[in-house]
Amino acid sequence: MHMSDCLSSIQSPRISKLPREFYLEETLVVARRLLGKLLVHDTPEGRTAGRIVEVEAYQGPQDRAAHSYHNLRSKRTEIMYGPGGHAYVFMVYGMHHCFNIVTRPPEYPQVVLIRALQPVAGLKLMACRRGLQQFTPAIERNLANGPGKLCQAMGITRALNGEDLCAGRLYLSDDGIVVAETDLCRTPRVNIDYAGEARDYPWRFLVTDSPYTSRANF
DNA sequence: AAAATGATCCTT
DNA sequence: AGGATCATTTTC
Repeated sequence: MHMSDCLSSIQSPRISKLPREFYLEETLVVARRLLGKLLVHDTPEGRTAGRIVEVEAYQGPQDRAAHSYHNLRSKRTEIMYGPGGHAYVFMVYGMHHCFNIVTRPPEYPQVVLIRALQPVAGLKLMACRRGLQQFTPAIERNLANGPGKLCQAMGITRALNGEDLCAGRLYLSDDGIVVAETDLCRTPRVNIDYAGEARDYPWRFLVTDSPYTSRANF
């Protein structure tokens, strides 16, 4: 039996959720630890899940690339000012969603952007949501290799902004797979050329040899 | 009230 | 290299 079969057949909350404390640490620490974790979404259509292979840290007031730069507080950014372990979902370029995980205690408006997943469960549903006609192995790496694509594949929209990842049907899980220090790399973040100095901060984390990362900046 | 701007993706 | 497309933010 394959891993994907196991995950998709178990619809009860048998998969344990990462606890609140996981999300309250330093944002760069959380970002690095998120590599290898499973992102799971249980919906009426079924379960989809993917292993995180690429993330970016956004570190609040001091970070010109962050939406919370200079402590900008608005209806959109409000969720970032709450406790870690909640979803921050926003729309970019009028057509794509980005899924972020709030980190740290309240009043530290920092997040980790999830940029790419290795599909693990519900691959057919993912392909369907992505508008891909037939599912082929070749298409697997094209399901969630980018922040907008993974939101589409996982069924994540702004309706999930503010969701508690420790309580609901969208959550993170650890299935024991470890990404070793030697298996990851760091680069500057993607598409933030406007951010001055912050443009060069190495706050993007990738699983080096994963074929499921976005191909941006290579 | 109007203009500018994207933490993207897909096609040329 | 450029277009799609719109919520949010900034500027007038």
